[in-house]
Amino acid sequence: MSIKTWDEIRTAYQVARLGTVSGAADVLGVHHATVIRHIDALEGQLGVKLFQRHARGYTATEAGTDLLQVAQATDDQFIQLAGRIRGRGASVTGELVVTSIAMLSPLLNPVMIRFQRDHPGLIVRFLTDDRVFRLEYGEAHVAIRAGAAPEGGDNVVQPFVHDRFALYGSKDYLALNGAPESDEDLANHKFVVADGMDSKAPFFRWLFDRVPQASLSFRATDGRVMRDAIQMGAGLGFLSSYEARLLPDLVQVMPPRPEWRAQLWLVTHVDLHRTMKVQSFLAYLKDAAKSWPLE
Amino acid sequence: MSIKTWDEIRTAYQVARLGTVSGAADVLGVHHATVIRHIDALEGQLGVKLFQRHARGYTATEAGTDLLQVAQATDDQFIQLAGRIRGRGASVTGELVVTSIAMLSPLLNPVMIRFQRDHPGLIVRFLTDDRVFRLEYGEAHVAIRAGAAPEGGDNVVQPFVHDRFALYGSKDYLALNGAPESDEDLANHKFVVADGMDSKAPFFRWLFDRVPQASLSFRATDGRVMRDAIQMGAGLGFLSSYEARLLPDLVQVMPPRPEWRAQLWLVTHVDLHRTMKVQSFLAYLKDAAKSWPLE
DNA sequence: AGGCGGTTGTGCACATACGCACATCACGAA
DNA sequence: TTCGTGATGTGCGTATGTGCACAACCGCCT
Repeated sequence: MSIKTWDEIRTAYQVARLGTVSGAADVLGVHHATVIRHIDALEGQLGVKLFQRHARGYTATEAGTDLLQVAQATDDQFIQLAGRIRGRGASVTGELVVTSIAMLSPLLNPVMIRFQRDHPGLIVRFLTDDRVFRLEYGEAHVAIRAGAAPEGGDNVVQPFVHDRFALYGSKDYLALNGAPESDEDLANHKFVVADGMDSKAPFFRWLFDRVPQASLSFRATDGRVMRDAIQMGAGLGFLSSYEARLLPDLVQVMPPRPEWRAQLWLVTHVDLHRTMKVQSFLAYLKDAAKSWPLE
Repeated sequence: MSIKTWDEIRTAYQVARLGTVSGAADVLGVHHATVIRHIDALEGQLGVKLFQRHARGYTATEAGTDLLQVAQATDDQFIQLAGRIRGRGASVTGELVVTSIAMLSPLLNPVMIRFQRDHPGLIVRFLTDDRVFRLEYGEAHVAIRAGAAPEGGDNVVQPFVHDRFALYGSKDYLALNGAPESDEDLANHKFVVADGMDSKAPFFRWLFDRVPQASLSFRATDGRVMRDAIQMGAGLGFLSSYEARLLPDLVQVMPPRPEWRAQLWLVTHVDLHRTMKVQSFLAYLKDAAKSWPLE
């Protein structure tokens, strides 16, 4: 059987170290009667006397000195541990795990790179996957989500920026099919869209209301595939105007509209939200967003 | 500032190890509400979240896994410590510290040697000094004292054997002075005695009553010095009959008398008296005493 | 010798921390 | 969907452990 409580070991440690019950009581901030009772209880559990009692104090037996050695090391370990943990909350070290959709990487990558550069020793992990990473399970520190406001869970979610979308086509496509003259003309074109009608993206819902199903000729699940398809002339498609500026051979056939905007959300788990690391990264994000040509 | 209580670390350790509050509560033998309160208190002290709470349990943050590592090592250390200490009470290892007067070493040495031989790894320390070693301060496990029954302190004292004393002289001395014919004839001889009139030894008090001070011509404080003086013919003197049998050139001029006997006492500190090591050594002593030609 | 400071040890009253019961929530299976 | 299981979280009454006051003891210094 193991030890019932670690505190009695701690008490015995102080007694062995200081040699007196009173001294140990002072250090521990308890009454000396408590110290005596702890020692008695511990000796009772172990079946061995840890100290020899006399009027000048307690002197450790062999078992007591053995405990002293072990508990001394433990005390040091715990002090260092507490220092590390307390410091960890106030400084930014270790890992910063960010999760989002891959489509946002052109926006997020510069921020993460700068954050890492300003915090040497920090490791940045940017996780993108089909499934949503669950902050509740500690899979990530901060998530940048798109769409409707994420709810539920112990997450603190705050609105971020609006990702501005416009309609693009490749030069090849436009040379063959021309550009749509008006909203009504869209029905005569082909489109690259997300697979499935359940997409919550506002520009897709806007599009689905105006063109027949047959016009949605290229459907994919991955954002990168869709982007490549648009570039290769598979059809017109919506892209973040910020992203599209970096891509060659793309022509903006319709400028951004407010109703196409996608709200981005910053979401962090409540347990991690107050840490310096997360707060600092959020500040970097918001600061970078000011110079983003999105709104 | 250090940690307030080690038990909360222990609780957090089990939670980090098992992943659930309920599991930790089972292992620790407490209610799960207690576990939650411990975690909350510890996190409050550290100012950092150790766990992320979700419906499936607690998953450790970086700080939590750090604590897990440290506390895991601590748990192992304490388990080993408890094993050592518990075993120490039931087995005989480490040191056995015996204190007595040097005069008894001919009797005690064989016992200690046999005890050490039967308990490999044990270190026997036989302390003899002018001052009495204080068992209360843990200076020795068992003391063999001579004279009046030792009292006071938290010592358990039990009567041991009677050391049988006789009067001896060297062949040289007897060739020069002859042997005393009767008790009254003692006044015509020289004696080797302990320095100071305050000796409590019964044979000395008996002698002091029968011979003039001037007869006590050689006085020493050390038993070995007295023995050597008798051997070298400085005068007659009392020796343990057991010891004298081993010495050459000594003649017993008066056989042992009951009133010369010195009571020996076995005294151990109450805190150590119940340990296997002490009990075992006491058994060796009593067993060896049966074959001593003392009574 | 005798008082003094510091120690251990103990009975009693109380506050802190515990266990209990219940509420709530999430996930999975039927 | 609905039910069931197993998890976390909380209010409340109680018991365990704590602090307090005092006693007894020892060593030291005057």
